[in-house]
Amino acid sequence: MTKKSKRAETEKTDMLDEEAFSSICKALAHPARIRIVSFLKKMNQCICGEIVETLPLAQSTVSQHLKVLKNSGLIKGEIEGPRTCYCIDYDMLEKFKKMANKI
Amino acid sequence: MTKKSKRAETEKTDMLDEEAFSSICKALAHPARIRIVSFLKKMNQCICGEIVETLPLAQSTVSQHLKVLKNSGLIKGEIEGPRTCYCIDYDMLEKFKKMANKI
DNA sequence: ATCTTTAATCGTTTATCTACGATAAACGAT
DNA sequence: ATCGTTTATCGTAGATAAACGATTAAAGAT
Repeated sequence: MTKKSKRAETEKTDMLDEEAFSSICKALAHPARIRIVSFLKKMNQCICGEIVETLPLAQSTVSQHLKVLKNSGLIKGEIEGPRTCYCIDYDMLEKFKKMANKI
Repeated sequence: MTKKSKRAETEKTDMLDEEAFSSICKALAHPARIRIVSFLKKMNQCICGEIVETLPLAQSTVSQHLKVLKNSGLIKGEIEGPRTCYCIDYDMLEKFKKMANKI
């Protein structure tokens, strides 16, 4: 490895990827989505309907929020017949925390 | 202190305030604002014009981003004659990190 | 008093977000 | 094959965000 590429490596690990970090922040930039993440953490995993019950929002709205969280990579959703079972993606959550601590 | 209020206290410290956390996330939900915060951290403090120079954005746009960050409490701005000197509010930044680690 | 510099605000356009009801899709059960 | 349940998507309305140029405000310099 050249000196230059080594420094580039170091910079890469030290540096915060603004796009990556801001995009996760954006996914968390709504109280309902924070509540969803907290609830999923507490429940370990659960289906959409259970999440809908805990929020004062229409099912379609909750589904949209879940989509935003899923697109950010913070949660995963697995289709099980007519239901979808959601859970936290802890890898991504840890990545977020690491980036948050770097800022 | 009653048992109940003690538990309320504990819950309060353990619990994440969704509104507070999501509102800071919202302030950080744009790459330009992440870059501003990073730059301010590196520079310790600097005037608006220096920040404008580092970004590919119009002065008015940068000013708007600074306003968002200031409203979130993450940065402070002090007027010094015709200039404004900005710096990080480390209390708020630490608060954010604490909240991020709780999620 | 006028000029210059610096930063905030205004006004506008375009894009994105939030919320909802309605509808569609998927699938198990009957 | 039809029904009921569950969730995603569509369509829409209103609100908020992002970007810019133009203008205003503040204050030091001439």
